[in-house]
Amino acid sequence: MKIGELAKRSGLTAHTIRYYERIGLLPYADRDRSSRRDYDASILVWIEFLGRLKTTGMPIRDMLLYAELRDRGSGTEAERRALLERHRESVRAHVDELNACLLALDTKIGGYAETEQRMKDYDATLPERRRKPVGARSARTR
Amino acid sequence: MKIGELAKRSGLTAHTIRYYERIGLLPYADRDRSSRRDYDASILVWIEFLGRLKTTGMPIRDMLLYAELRDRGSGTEAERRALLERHRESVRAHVDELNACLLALDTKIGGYAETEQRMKDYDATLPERRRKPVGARSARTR
DNA sequence: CTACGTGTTCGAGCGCACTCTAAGTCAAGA
DNA sequence: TCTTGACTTAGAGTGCGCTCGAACACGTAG
Repeated sequence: MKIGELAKRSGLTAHTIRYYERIGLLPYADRDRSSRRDYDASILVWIEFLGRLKTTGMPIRDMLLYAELRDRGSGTEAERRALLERHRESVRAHVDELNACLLALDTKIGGYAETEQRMKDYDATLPERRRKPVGARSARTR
Repeated sequence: MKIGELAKRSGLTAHTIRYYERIGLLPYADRDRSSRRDYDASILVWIEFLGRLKTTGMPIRDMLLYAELRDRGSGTEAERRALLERHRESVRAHVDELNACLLALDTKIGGYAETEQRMKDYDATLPERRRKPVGARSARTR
């Protein structure tokens, strides 16, 4: 599989695939006689895994750490597992936070929903907004 | 309340507060005789609201849009509500996605957990990783 | 033979959201 | 009076994760 095909299948762009290889997120790919990358379908498994780490907010530097542990092979399983478990905890915490925000958002939206008559502008309970006075450079003489 | 105090109470830095004012996320604050910002406690309500939008992944440009609608006052409630509702949907979708990733992560971690004997290296099922051969600039003569 | 499409490398550029620096101002306490 | 420290401004710099451009190399179809 050439890079264009892999791009299509993985959802990454060819640019991004090369970038990932450059930084070490993807292994250095085999090249054909004319130096073109030729991929085995199994690379998709790894890319999908990286995608999940990315979706869940793991920074590239941590994915890199995981990739390096994997490169070192056996003897690093405990560390890899620990890394994943720490990440899982942070994702769970984030999901909790998002759910709390969703509740608050429901309340806020509920405020807008309340009888258009009785509550013309729910936001009026928040402070009045002012703009920067143009021209006048504040009270200072400068 | 001076900017230092607001920074402490809001969790933002004074730098960030000034930056938010500059871009229009925070209203232009009243200044005392010596041009220093003097805040009313009510600003905290707005900052907390912005914090929730930020936590849930809303880009600043959208918060700005909301802030501008609020500035325009009544007549914009429907649009503000719609903006929030669209955002709520995207947050819900993201939470679903995160939960799906959490399931996959559980499976992955479960793989590491499986009897250390039978599965020395679960990752061995993934493609072998290679490194870029140093020196040798591929087969090409250049 | 030539044109085209797809690939290659290196390195610069971008959008986002801050984060920090420099140089100056001011009020209050020793 | 002097010093300290919290503030002011405009503007430059940072870190992240891509994203793009330029110039060149192949292989195949017409």
